[in-house]
Formats: sequence, structure tokens, C-alpha cells
Amino acid sequence: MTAKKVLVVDDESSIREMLRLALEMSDYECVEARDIHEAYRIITDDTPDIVLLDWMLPGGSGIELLRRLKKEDATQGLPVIMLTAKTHEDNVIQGLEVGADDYITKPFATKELIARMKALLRRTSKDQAGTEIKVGELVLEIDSRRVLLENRPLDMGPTEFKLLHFFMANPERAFSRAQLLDRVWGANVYVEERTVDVHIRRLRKALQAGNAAYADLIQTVRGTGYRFSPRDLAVL
Amino acid sequence: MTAKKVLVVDDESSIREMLRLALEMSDYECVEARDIHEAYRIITDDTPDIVLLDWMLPGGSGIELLRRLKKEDATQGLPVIMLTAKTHEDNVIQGLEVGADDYITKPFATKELIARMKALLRRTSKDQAGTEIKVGELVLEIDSRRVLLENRPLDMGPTEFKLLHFFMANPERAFSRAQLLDRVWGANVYVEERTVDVHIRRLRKALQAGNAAYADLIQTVRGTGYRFSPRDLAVL
DNA sequence: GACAAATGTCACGGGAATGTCACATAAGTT
DNA sequence: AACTTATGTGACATTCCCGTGACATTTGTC
Repeated sequence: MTAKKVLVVDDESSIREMLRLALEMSDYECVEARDIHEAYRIITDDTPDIVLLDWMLPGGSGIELLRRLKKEDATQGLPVIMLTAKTHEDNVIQGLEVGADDYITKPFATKELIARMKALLRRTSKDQAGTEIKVGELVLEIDSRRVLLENRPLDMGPTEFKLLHFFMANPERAFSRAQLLDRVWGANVYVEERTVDVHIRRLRKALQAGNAAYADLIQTVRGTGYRFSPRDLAVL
Repeated sequence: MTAKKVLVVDDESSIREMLRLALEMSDYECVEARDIHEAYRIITDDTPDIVLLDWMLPGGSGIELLRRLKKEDATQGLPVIMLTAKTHEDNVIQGLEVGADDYITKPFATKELIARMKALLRRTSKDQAGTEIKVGELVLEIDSRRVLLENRPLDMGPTEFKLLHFFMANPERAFSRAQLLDRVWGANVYVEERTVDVHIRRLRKALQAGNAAYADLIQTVRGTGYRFSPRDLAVL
């Protein structure tokens, strides 16, 4: 299991640093953002599992980001914990209304924060389970870790499953081998880029075994990498 | 991916030299300007990706250049980082009002500067990504790295894609072969100028395959180079 | 520990993409 | 019209990139 990725959004570097330490101590992976623009970029690019969001930020407060996240389908389920100054209870209410999953007031014990995070991740990862992603007759069941094509299960390894999962969650977009390694294998893993090719091949093979047309979903983008494109799926 | 081009505007050669070293160490390409006139010429001719602009310059301060850049459409989106002396905080405010994207006070650690640059480039290039560039029925999708003409994908090589991308981002402007090599192929690449012609031809051919009228978008400017001109597209 | 499954790496071959040339054609010049 | 210069175009060698099968190693399972 790859470590959960936590995004910390705060403008004070000292707080970010403290949280990074605490998080890495507890085996979480930590990415940091200074403002909501950077935060949004990281959320769309790095797909963190949870967001710790400071309320008071320069250049657009946390609530703006929260609204935006809850509006968009792709990020709507992303769990968010608000970090708020001691006595702004009205902000807390406002935040929870917009859709924050939990809040904690500064100053806080990191231990408590970690505990709440863990609880929230448990809750939401359960919510996420049971869902499935569909493309035509291709169904990826996340909780059972199975892939069905025309109601028949496909045989593939864990890596191919993760790869397909990632592709189905990010369709119509070309990814470099480096990006795929980063987001499917996880950061800080050093493997040859060409290894991606091999797993692409295995994934294609698995899809082909079910229905040849579906192998074309995984497209090669020469000079760049690969793309998952339901758009030009010829079947129905 | 071609290296990002950074324009350094400073009248002190020692600072320019230091920045050049730091930038090239981090795989950026560096061009230098001594005053705002030279800077402006380089901006229009070489189209850098980002500008590091010193505040105190002989013959017209940085703010003049900044105003001018923000006024003109072609350069309005160009990211600018101000370099300012420590004790002129009022200048900073003024600069941010006029439209600088970030500032850093001298003396600064080059490491920090590079980090801010990187962040800024990410932000601004992100605005470009995610969206698509449209001209009539010609759509260039940056994320998926595809070109659609009347909803049918066009077949072209990576170089033609980059070339078209550059043209669509800089329409109605003639570029010399040297400029195109610089911007599309990247600097420090030694290629015959006439090679551009060949790729222009391949690009035209690809467009023609979709809809003959669109090949005329790429116009020859005799004695100069080429231009992408949506203005006189006869179709609709 | 034995076995099977999964993973990462390599080497090879084929095909696409690229850059360059030679020559054809078009656009200015006198 | 003849000439000069600039651009279009087809062909080709080379390079680069990707698909693929094989294999060693790691991981997981009984």
C-alpha cells in the first residue's frame, strides 16, 4: 500500500514545516502549498488523499478553494480538514456548511490532528469504496479490485489495475512515463521509465483478452507517453 | 520539453552574470537585457517565458516597462518577477498593483529565486493547460496532445504539433525561421533553417487532410518566414 | 521451503519521425 | 523575357522511439 498523500495549505512556512515533520513521522507523504492557486494545481496534478486547509490565506481565502473543490465532480469527494484560528466559530460553521469534513482550531496538538485525519480517511475511503468507474462495457470496481468487461472479469496484476484505475480517472489526457511512475507507482520510487511500457503492454493484453476493441483505449502518444481515450471507442 | 527562456533585465553586469550561471545550472535558458529598450526588443523578438525585472534602471525605470507589457495583449500574460532593493517596500506595492506576479528583494538567494520562478511558471503555464486553443473548427487540445479538425483527429508528428501549438498561441505574427527554431525546437539546437520549411509543409499537409481550407492558415511571408493567420480563414 | 504470481530490466527489431539534400516551382528584379 | 532569389516538394539516410518476448528477481501463498 502506498502512503497516503496529504496536502498542507498554509502561508506560514513554519506551520508547514511542523506539519510535514509530524506527518512524515506517521508515514504520510506530505506536499505543501502556499496559496490557493498552488493548492489547486497540486490537487489536480498530484491527487492528494486529503487536504489540510488553513482558513486565512493571502490572495483568496480557504473558503474559495473549498467551494471550488466541492463544485467539481473530480474533487467533490476529496476530504478536507480546516485549520482555523482559535475563536472564529462563525468561520467554522461557514466552513462546515460549504462542505469541510472536519475542523481543528489553532493551536492544536499534532497528535490530535493525525488522529482526526486517520479517522476521516477511514470514513471517506469507505465511502469511496463501493463506487465503480464505467467506460462503455468496461467497469472498474474499486473496492473489489476487479475489472469487468461485458460482465466477464478480466485477469490482470495489481499494477495493471492501478494503472487502469488512474487512466479511467483521468481520461483524454496524455501522460509522460515520468508522470505515470509518479502517480501510479508513487513518488520516491525509482524504476526505469521503460518499465511503464511493459505494464502498458500487459494492460492492453488483458483488455484485448476481453474484447479486442477495448485495447485501443490505451493509446500511444509518440514522443510523450500514453493516453486513455474513451472518446474514440468504436463499440457499443 | 524545451527549456524555458528567462529574460534578465538588470544594468549591473555582475548580477546578470550571476543569474545566468544560476539559471543555466537549473536548465533554464537565459537572455539578458541592460535597459528597458533592449528588454522590450527581446520580449517581442524572442518571446521569453518569464521576465526577471530589476526596478532601478537607467533610462526609464522597470515600472514603465511593466506598464507597457501589461497594456499590450500580446505580452499581457507574460509573467514578471520584480527584483527590488530591500528598503523600497512602497515600490513593491506599486509593482504588484501594476501587475508584477511576484517580487524578491535584493540581496536574495538564487535558490529561492529559482524556486519562485518555478512556481510562477507552473501557475501560468497551468492557465494555458487544461484549456484548448480554438480557431474555427480547428481545436488544439494541450492536455490530450491532440489536434481536432471538425471533430476528427489529425495525424501529425510531435514537431508539427509543437509548431502548430506555437503558431496558435501567437497568431497574426510573422516569425523568421531562426525564431521558429528557437521557440519550437529550443535553443542550443543546431538545425538547418530550411528544415523549418519541410515541417511547415508537413503541417500544411496534415491540415489539408482534414479540410483543405485550413492549410491556408499557415502563410508564407516571403523574405521573412511564416505566419499563422486565422483572420482570413474563408470557412465557417 | 516450494511454488506461483508479479515485477522490473534488458535487448532486439521494426516503424515512425526527423533533418538534409536536390531539384522543381514561384516570386520578385532588371 | 531572362535572371536571381526564395520557397515548395519528393526522396532518402539516420536517428529515435516504441512494442515485444525473454529472463532474473522479488513478493506472496500454501
